Amino acid sequence: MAVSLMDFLKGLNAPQREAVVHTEGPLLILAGAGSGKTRVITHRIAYIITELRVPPSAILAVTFTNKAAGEMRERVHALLAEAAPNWLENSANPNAAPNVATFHSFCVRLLRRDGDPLAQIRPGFTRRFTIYDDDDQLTVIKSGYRALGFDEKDFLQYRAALSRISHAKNRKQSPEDLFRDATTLESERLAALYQFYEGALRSANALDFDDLLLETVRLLRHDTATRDAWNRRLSYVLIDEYQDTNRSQYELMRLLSESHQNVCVVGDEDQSIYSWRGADIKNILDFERDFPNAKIIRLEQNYRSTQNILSAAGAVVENNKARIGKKLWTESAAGERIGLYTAPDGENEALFIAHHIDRLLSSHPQDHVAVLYRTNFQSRQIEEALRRYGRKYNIVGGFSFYQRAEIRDMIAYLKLAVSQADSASLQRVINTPARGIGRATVEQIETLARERNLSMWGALEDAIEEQKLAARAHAALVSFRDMMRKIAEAAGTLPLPEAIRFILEKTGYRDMLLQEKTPESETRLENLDELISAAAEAAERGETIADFLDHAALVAEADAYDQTAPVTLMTLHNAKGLEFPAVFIAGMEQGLFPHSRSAVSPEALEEERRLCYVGMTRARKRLILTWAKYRRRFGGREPERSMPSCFLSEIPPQLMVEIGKREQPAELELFLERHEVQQAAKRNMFTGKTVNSLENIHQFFGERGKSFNGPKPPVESAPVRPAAQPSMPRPAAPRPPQRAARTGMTVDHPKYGRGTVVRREGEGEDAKITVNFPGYGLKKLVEKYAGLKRD
DNA sequence: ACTAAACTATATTTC
DNA sequence: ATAGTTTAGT
Repeated sequence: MAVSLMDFLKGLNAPQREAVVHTEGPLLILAGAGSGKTRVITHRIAYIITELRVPPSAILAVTFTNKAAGEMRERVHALLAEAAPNWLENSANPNAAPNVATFHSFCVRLLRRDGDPLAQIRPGFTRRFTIYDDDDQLTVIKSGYRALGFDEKDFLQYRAALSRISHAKNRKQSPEDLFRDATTLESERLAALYQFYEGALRSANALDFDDLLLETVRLLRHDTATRDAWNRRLSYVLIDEYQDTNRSQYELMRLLSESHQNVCVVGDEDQSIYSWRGADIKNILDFERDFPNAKIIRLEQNYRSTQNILSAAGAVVENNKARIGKKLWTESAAGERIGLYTAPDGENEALFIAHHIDRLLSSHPQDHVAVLYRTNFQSRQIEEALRRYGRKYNIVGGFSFYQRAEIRDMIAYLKLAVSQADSASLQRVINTPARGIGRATVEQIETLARERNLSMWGALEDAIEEQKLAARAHAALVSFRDMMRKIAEAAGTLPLPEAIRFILEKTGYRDMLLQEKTPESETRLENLDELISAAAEAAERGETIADFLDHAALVAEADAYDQTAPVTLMTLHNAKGLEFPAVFIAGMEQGLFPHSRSAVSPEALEEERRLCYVGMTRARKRLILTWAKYRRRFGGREPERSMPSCFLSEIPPQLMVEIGKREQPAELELFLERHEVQQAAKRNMFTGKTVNSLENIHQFFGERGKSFNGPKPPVESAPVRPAAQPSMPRPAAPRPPQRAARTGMTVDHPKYGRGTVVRREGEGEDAKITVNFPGYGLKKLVEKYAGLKRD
């Protein structure tokens, strides 16, 4: 007989153990940061499976990201393998994995499988619905503005309008409700736009992210049979990050646990950071009221951070009113004090961080460091600084591959091929590459679609049949229509990668890029090759085009993050649930963090404070906070004066130490070096952008292997590049004139190492060359300043 | 009528 | 810095 799981439970502390074995009835686990929450959840799942003999498929665990879901699945499996190998072997079900999903992926799966009855209350709905992501939503909003004659200048900005509509939807207000309550011109317009938006989604048989949840809830309410089936199917429901659930997620939880009430929610009210997305902190604050027989367990022992970090973070969040209140404690030593660095400006701040990381990783090469910031734009300077130090970094969010035009274009072609009603995708690809269908023509089709209540594809077909357009436009439309028909056929018959290849050829997309012959176009081609190979892998795993598209829509930024990278840059929001030995939080300034938009209400400020708490508690051993006295907003404008973040003054001074002060001899060196780095950097300044991120793409698609309910295929993390060269960039000495570098030549750059020249522009002194450096991507360099050596 | 090149306004956080 | 928009050119 194998080691019993009960033995494993001995490794847990008393409340943790209690949380594992209290399986029946509603349970709220208030899990402070670093209190071993994931351990509890995984043990609990394993316990239910082995001790209560519940089939894994009867357990649903909902996590916040796909990555967290994958990890959880993996850890449960490892636990079972160790604690109950016999169970695993004897299990009749080879898919011995519980359902672990995000709310969104769970809903997609439910709707694709059992969604038919939804058609009764959502006319036109079929299980082959399309998912409209952020970009598609904006396309619809823009069409709405055109159709209704609105202008961003005298009405809401697109994004603001979208968020207002989303809020109305989540409050279950219909466009008619909004009309009825409209008192101002703006609210009337919003109602009209909302009506247009809903109409557009329905006629495209599309669901946006809100709909995935809302419509699942509506389906379960409406159709008793489906609801009963799911209540029978699932006997235990577990929800992680409960503090960030919104209304419809709450309702979904209740509907799914209606008959058994075995619902376990895990959360921490101090880490609720998504109210702007509709998360309702009341869900966790009112759990006791919602479930009068609920058991509440507090996990208050922190196993992650040092005493100093914990005390400092606790002191900050204590200023909040909206909390249940708990006191985290730790057995860890006090540890280092929290570092505070005051930079003269943003560039210096970034260089300080890079320098510090460089030193840290030189002495502790195994450590992982995170740099956290409030807004994505802050990443640029830090990235640049890290590159100057030759440190590799991983960046989560901001510009990731699925925002890349070429990937989005291909996805849009596929979506349109699968569902011709998908008008947002049609608008994206109708003239990409340019094929003589300009704005005027598109608008005419849009109008026709509106008049006849058709999708744009339907309107396009009508326009052709009825010869509604001038000869030139007509011909262009005919050839687009015929091409799309062939593509749709190909998508229906060819294997996924072949279908993508077919699209690339048939649309002339590949030719367009081949003709461009710029470094950018070459990178795009490479990205597309990578997409094809990712598609091939997906096809091998048995994914259909529809599966592939679902994943593309549902996989989030945080899912593509590589944990093995030594340095990770991300927003504070993305850092939720992660931990690092060393953490930097940059931009601790009034107006930036807390963000100026939070000044509107005390509640908003409290959320910023929770965000600060989340950030600080990511750190295990070392936490360094930085701010800049002057910061430049936008391109080249003059820097603006800033004030230190109010959160800094909430940290007890005795827990902090200022670093970078002149009296510390070690830091003198920093300033000298900094000056050196700046000089070197100025000489090495490159224009142009980094466009190479093949690794990101690969990684992103690697994630998709984790199917919802199946065994997890081995996932290789993307290769981490060889250890960074520890060199500081030397100030470039004046160089003897060199013979010009030609295309194809291999050159050696003092910082980026060896690379291949891919392009040369201009003559003589001013010649600019573009070089592809493996690991850094394409760099545009002024040859005479670049300090290149030829091999 | 469409495309490419100049111009200008701009950046919370994201499933 | 860059995405989105206007304008001039084919």
